Amino acid sequence: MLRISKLSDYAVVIVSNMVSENERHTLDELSQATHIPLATVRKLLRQLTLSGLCTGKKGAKGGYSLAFPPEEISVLDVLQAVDGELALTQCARSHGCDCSLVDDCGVKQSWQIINSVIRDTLARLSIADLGSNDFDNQMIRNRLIASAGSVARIPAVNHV
Amino acid sequence: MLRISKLSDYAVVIVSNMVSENERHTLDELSQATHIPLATVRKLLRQLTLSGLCTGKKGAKGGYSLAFPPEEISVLDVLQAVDGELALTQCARSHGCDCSLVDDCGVKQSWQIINSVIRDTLARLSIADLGSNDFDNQMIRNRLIASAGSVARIPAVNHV
DNA sequence: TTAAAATATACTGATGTAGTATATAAATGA
DNA sequence: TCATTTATATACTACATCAGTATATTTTAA
Repeated sequence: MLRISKLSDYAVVIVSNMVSENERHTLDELSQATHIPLATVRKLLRQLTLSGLCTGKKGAKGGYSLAFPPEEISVLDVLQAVDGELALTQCARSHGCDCSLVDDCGVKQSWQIINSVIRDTLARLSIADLGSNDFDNQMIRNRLIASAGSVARIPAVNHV
Repeated sequence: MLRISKLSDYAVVIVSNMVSENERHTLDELSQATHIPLATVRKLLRQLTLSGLCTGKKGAKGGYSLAFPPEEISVLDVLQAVDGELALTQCARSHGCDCSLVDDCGVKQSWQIINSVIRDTLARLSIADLGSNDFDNQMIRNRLIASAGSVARIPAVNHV
């Protein structure tokens, strides 16, 4: 159904709640702010930290913070931190297709291009954009358009 | 991981193999052409027929054919026939969000817009496009761009 | 009337998701 | 130095969905 997992959806919500600068956020804080169970928040923050998007500090007065300004963290970054590489089909994965169909199944190239368009749309959208109340303003919309356009102009797409 | 199901991927491959006009395709034929198991092809054709994309004729000399010219069947049509409504998150579903988070989770609107962009990208791409060897030509690429652009210009997106 | 072919339904195993529990390590402050 | 706070790490279970398969029934053409 082309659905992202609940967990990566949660992750986006959590990261959106960490945009305040220089602040450390404890798991308890984030759990209460987002209404996501503590154990789940814990699991997600671990993955976000492993992938380098967040940093954690132990002990009293510890907590998590974003490793980069929210403008530099894309929605794609968060999704891929939790769920791995974004690939609509096996054919669209960067490390190749191992599906059981014939080598040239006729739609392989198509999926790869569709995948690039979608991936770039998500890559162009930052966490800062999501937090802003004027998400639907023209500037951000234009960026999404630019995203699709740039992909379409590039013959070989080599995003990870 | 934002992956479409194998079955809907198969469905796209199968429908792509039915583009030849006025021809009826038996399940056996399609199974052999695509290397997808017969029972699976059978299941998928049932769904495609139920959703109105294909028509089946029983008996000897029977078989399946597309209900519309391939130019009028979008990739989105096929995906949704098999997997139901395309929705990245619960928040993006047309019949509302029943997630356990707070009503205004802050990213809801964002997901809805992202979802529209992706949905429209897939809606603009026809089965005929996939079959063509010049899929990556400028005309089709332009259509994908136009897709994202049109969504961004429309304030309220009300595609199903 | 026989064979071809779609239609319809039901069943099973595998996979992955979501959620939870628990133990350990590190840092702070008293 | 000790107790508390907080992250880190791992493991486990229930559940849902997906993918694949089997089988019986209906319709049509020859």
